[in-house]
Amino acid sequence: MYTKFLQLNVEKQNRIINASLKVFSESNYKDASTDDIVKEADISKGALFYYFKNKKILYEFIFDYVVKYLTNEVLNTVDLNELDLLIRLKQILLYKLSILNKYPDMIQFVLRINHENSDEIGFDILSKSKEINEKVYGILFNNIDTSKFRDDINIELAINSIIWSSEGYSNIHLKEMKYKKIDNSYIISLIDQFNRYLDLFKTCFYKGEN
Amino acid sequence: MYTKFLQLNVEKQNRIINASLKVFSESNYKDASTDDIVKEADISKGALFYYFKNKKILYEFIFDYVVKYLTNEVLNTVDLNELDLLIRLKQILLYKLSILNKYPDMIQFVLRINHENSDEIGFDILSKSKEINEKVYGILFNNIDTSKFRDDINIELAINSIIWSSEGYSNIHLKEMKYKKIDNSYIISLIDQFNRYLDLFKTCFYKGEN
Amino acid sequence: MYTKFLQLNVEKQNRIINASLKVFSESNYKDASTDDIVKEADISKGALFYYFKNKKILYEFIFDYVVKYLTNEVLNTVDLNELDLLIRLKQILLYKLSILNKYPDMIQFVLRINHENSDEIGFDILSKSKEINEKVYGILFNNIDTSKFRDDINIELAINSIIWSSEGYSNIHLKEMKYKKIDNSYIISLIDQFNRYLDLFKTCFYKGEN
Amino acid sequence: MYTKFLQLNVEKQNRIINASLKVFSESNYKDASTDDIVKEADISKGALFYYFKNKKILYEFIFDYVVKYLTNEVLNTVDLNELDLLIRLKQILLYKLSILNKYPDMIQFVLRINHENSDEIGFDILSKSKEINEKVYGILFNNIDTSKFRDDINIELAINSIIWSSEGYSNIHLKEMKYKKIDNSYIISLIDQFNRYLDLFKTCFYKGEN
DNA sequence: GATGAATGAGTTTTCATTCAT
DNA sequence: TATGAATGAAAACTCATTCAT
Repeated sequence: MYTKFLQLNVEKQNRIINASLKVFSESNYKDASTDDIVKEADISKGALFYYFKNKKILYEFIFDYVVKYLTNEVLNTVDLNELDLLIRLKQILLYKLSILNKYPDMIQFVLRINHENSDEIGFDILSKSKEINEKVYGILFNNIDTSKFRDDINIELAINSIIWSSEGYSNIHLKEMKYKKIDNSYIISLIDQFNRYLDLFKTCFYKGEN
Repeated sequence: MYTKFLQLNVEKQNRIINASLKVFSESNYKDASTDDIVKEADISKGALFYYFKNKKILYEFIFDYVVKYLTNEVLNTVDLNELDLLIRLKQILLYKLSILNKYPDMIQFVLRINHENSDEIGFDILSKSKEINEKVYGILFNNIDTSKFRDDINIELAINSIIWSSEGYSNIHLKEMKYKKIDNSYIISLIDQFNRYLDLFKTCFYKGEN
Repeated sequence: MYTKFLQLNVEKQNRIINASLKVFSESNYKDASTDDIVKEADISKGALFYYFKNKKILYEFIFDYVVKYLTNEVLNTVDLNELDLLIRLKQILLYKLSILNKYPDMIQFVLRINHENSDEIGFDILSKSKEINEKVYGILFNNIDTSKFRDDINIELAINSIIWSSEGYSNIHLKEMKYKKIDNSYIISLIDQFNRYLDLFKTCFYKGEN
Repeated sequence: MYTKFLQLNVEKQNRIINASLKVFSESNYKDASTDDIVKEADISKGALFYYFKNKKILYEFIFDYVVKYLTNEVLNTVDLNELDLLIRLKQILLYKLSILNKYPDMIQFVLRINHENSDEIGFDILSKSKEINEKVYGILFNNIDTSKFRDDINIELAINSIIWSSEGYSNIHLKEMKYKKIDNSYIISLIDQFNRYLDLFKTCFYKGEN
């Protein structure tokens, strides 16, 4: 499939992956210009189409690469033996920060997927992405220790609520980070602030003794 | 600016607004075809460009129209004298449902805004939309009665948390509604379920006596 | 189908038809450049694609136009009540000369058809052209008066033989005429010479008394 | 000119000639892909352009090779001491069948020549091919025994007529053979049928006593 | 000598915008 | 005012040819 591309040295592969991620994250599939990709990757027009038969194949490769990277990284970063929801949410925040650090455009790329038109892309990207999403959420939030929650509340609703809050928080700050210089002190304050939310959740949703 | 357009009779204006909303909500700015808009609005190609100098000006008009409609409607639907956060959130849910009912494409149009490319659109749509967003959030959540919240928690964090949860809930279900037939019983169960979340928040974040 | 094109004034239609015929007769379908066609027809690039959705549709139109023109003209020029093969062959030669006069590239276009690749053209041009060919040959040579032929020969073979000879003669001279100035005296000598062949056939294949 | 190529061992030369013949006979000059040629010949892209400076030079070489082969073979297959036109025509048919047998693509290659565009090929292929054609026709039909023909006809016209008929016959059947399985019985019936034409010509064009 | 990855000019097609009527 | 035919710049993709190894 992508044999020609995979025979390239890793540095060039990465240049092309990053250029594609950048361009595909800035515009949707159809608007994303292969001209921009080759300029950004500093390769010739012909080269791109030598490595990937056409734009669709390139997009598909990038999509699969992102899926593989994200699912691999989640298993590396998140400790599934840790059953406490709040600790896990902190791990997930760190996971997102690490992605943002390594591939600044990848999260934006993922967020755009829901707005793509499957007709043009040529495979059912929405259902594929939904499927992956459900699988990942299943892994991340399936085996949560529910014994820590208060007895007088519906635990399922509480878990959803905490997850949505956590995502609300990270969405806002991850968006900001695209345009700001990210330094360590910023990250530290980000995590500090997140911890305060976790404390809130513990106080409100967990049993008193926790 | 849009003098030519505003001199048209209201019926024709509406035809053009609805056609634009439909086409701009189905595709992003650049893919949205002025051909489709004129066909949908049943006017000639030249007419569109007579009323609006170019596609950008048209988009800007539609954007402003949406902003005005949404901010007007929020003041009509949401009772700013009601200071209880949870009751207000319920009103906001009803507000969103009413928009979805009247302009099925408007919410989709709004959701697409974050993925538009400001370079193409020609004005800084993202910051404009962010600004509006902040203003609306200001109005909606500024004068919340904080006395109902537990004394042992940070109330600002609690409010954010509840808002994010509420949005998490509505995002999921509003997306679904694009593809499902919406009937009354569906709406009722949606609100019922939302009430259960509100009960949860009351139990966890409010003082015991409430 | 070609509504937009058919609404043009006849002069412009003809310019486009002639330009297409010229370019499609000089190169095969894939090599024939739409750029050359628009330059030759003196229209803009966009115009061609406004009249015809794409190159295939244009080719198909030209193909059908040629078929219609040739079959119409054959009925106008050839008298099907005249059952004598030799007289009919003379009419057919005149028919070919008239086509060459009106559409100098049309015959070349037709000859190229057998070398086209149906995959690219998108409809089975070879079988379509074969079918038309058989139909036309059927009309032209079906009701020949066989009573004039000598009794000691196979009449079917004789007819084929005369037709092939006649085509051999016209092929050679029609090809030449593409590159020479055609004037009346040339045409007259061409027909004179052809008459000498017809006399030969009469002497050799017909009964003595004819 | 083709020094580099001619230094190759014969087996490799043949692989390249056959591959080129195949590809150039399937498509016209410009569509014929050098990629396909190197794949078919199982050599590298660079090699082809090492042996032949460019595609034009390669085509010219193949063209000359075909000319040389066909003119050599005609002298081997056709007995120029046999002065009877009809016998010679039978030899020519056998000659064509033998070419078709040895190089199935060569005749197709030759037939395509008339439809090539000299501008692209870079030498005046049409006039070159016309010249060769005339030379070969000269050799084949120059020293025909005219004494066998009837006295009351123009012998030159009669000879042309017989040649055109013969070519009409073989053109039709050689085309067919591209798509049909060729077996011996088919060839025998082909020749039988041809003999019936030759008998016709003898009856009609030759003096009674022959 | 031989390889095959890389190049970039050239091709078809789209679509916002203009302008003669 | 309103029309819709006409424009042409831009985009994806191809392929003969080159050149470092």
